[in-house]
Amino acid sequence: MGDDDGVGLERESEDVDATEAGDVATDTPQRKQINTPVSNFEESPVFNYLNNLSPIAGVRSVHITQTYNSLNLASLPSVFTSPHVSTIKDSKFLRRHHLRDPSKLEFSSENVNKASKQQEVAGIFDDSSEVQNFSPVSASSKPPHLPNELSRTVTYEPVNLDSDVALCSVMQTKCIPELSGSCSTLGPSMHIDSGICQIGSEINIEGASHIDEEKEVSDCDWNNLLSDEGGLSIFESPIDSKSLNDPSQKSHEAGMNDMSFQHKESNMNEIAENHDLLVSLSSEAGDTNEIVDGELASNIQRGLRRRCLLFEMTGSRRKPLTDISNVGPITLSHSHDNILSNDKCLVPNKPKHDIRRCNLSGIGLHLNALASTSVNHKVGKYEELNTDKQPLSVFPSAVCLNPSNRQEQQKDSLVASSSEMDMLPAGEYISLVEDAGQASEDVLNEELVDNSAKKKRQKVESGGEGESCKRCKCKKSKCLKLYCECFAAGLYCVEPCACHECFNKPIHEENVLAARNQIESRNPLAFAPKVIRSSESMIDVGEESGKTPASARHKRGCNCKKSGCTKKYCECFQGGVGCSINCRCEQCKNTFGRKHGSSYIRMEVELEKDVEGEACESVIEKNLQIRTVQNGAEQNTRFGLPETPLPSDRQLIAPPLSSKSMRPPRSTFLAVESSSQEFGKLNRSQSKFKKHINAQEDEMSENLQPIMGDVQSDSPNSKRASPLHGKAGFTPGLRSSRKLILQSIPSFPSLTPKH
DNA sequence: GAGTTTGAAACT
DNA sequence: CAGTTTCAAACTC
Repeated sequence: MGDDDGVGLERESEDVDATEAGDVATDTPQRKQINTPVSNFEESPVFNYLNNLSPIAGVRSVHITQTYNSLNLASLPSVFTSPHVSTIKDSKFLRRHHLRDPSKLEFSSENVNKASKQQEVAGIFDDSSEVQNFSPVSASSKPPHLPNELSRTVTYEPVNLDSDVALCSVMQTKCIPELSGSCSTLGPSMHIDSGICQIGSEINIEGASHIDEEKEVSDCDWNNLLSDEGGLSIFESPIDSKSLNDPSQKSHEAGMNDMSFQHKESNMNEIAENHDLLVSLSSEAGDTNEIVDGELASNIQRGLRRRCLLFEMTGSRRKPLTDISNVGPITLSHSHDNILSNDKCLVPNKPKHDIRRCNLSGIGLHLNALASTSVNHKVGKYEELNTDKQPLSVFPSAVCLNPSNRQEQQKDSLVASSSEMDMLPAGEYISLVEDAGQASEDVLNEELVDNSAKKKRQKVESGGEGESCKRCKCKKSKCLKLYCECFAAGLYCVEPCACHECFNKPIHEENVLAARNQIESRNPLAFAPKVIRSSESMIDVGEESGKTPASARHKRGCNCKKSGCTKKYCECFQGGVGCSINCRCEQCKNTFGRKHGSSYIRMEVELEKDVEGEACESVIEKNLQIRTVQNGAEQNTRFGLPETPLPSDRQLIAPPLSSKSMRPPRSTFLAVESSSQEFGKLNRSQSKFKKHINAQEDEMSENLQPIMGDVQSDSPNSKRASPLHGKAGFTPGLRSSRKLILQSIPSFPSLTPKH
């Protein structure tokens, strides 16, 4: 516990420092401890070690502000498997309840000192780390750009009733008369202080609790938003958002009631008065815009959220986030992402960070992702990715996933979520993540802003809505087992589902969490993405040839005997990836890549050989180097991607809700790797030669895992690699940690504190 | 829409 | 850990 808490604190402190020059850093004694050392602290072996170990650390190093600490926290547990994680998850869900608590509302309503806030928060949340996270946010008004996640944290802190009211009004206007009633409850949670994203995030949180209500509403919200181009545009461009500030415009574009806008404005004003953040926001029109967007987003998110169970896989992206934060539009996109994530994520929300995050989560395909990823689905192109980045695009998809088109839907939605990550097609996530993380974040952001609206609209109109949403037909599992696609995907079942005695609903949140925990206890990776798209090759190859590159693989591999891996019975095929060594399929005819493909087999075998023994390290280092080079930023490597990928993403799943942080890290980790690789390779032409190279790299990465202690595939023909379960000690997080070690840390520092 | 097939998930 | 059962999606008719 102590370690986790310490980490969380550190993170926060770092974040704060990065964003706000440490204004908040010294609010609490805990922080002080951490803060003082901040720079020194980072240098300390312990700090390095922590960073390496978990996505969380990575997040810190990156730009904290953007990353969602709470989420990250979840990831931390991965390293320290333990009750903590579970507690965290619980806390997340519980949070909502707490927020609802009237007493808290009172508290929130008042302008409370940071310290007081922290204290209360701490009281609310068992996890000190979370508290810390919150405190920083609250203490320092975070820049408008703060990641949604942050915003979330903020929400817990003092809440402006006004803001809440505004939101409620908005909600009501949008279609949720029901919400109005719930608004009061929501109110407390909602906090404008944080600024833009926060609102949305907060909403998300509650949204989970109110999912039932939201379901009905969500449709309306989405419809309104989507149908109303203006609304979309708002999200897309900051300018639009500004216009939103103007009540008339807002109502017009958003299609919302004037009342709601007025409330928003009033809320904004109050917030500004009350909070430093507001000041910063007011200074920048973009901020205001963001706020407005946040509100809208929140509304939207609600609708989406209903289905989000949790998967926040996303960690947070450090740089990207920061960068994004800078860009107004980006922030908006983040909010969107959040929204998306919210929609389907069971867990509270994924970080609102960037789309990237969502992407990150997406990198690894969750179970859902697999389901979603269809054969048809081709690896997203960069362009597509960009589009995905756009919040809007995400929304639509998020709104409903077509069973048939799950892949695409997931792409969009997942991008947003996560978590989720989770559902997105690997290619897209990766690309997104990489894009964001790397060099052209700004450019991307701009592009996103400009193009996102159009693309989103197109997607929305063309795609997602028309098709039916993902739905299950469970009869005996009560939708609390992985048999249920919704549950497996981290989504709550919705009306379209034909399930019987469904417990996978917000109302049964506890049951859902318990089920998840149980499953996770059995298999930490149960909710992690099954398909890992490591290479960029997929994108190129996928587009041109329609075949998945070697890099994309099903983590465990399939066990098909009769389908020849040519039908959706095969998870590999369903995920749009070729079979790999890990597969134990018979008569494999997977069109995306046969298990016995000569190239694959040879490569893997060689790699394994190399891996064994000392060579392994060299290989790993090579991989790392490659990754780093491709990524261009150490951050990615450090975090394992997470930043981009990993931390935040994986989070996709675990961090947020899952009791076991273990999972998230893993998935994220994997995702990260892939993303990094892909990133470098994106523009490469797909030649066989390249494919081989990619395959090698992929395999190398895979091989590395075993070395690292990863369970995955021990041997080519060996049984499917057991996910991570068995090796709790070596979770994805560990992998990442090791990687980090290689890169930044020569040796593995001892976990035990120095004496 | 009902029934069958299939393979993952869950159980023993 | 291996084998069996259960389950629900995917598929066929």
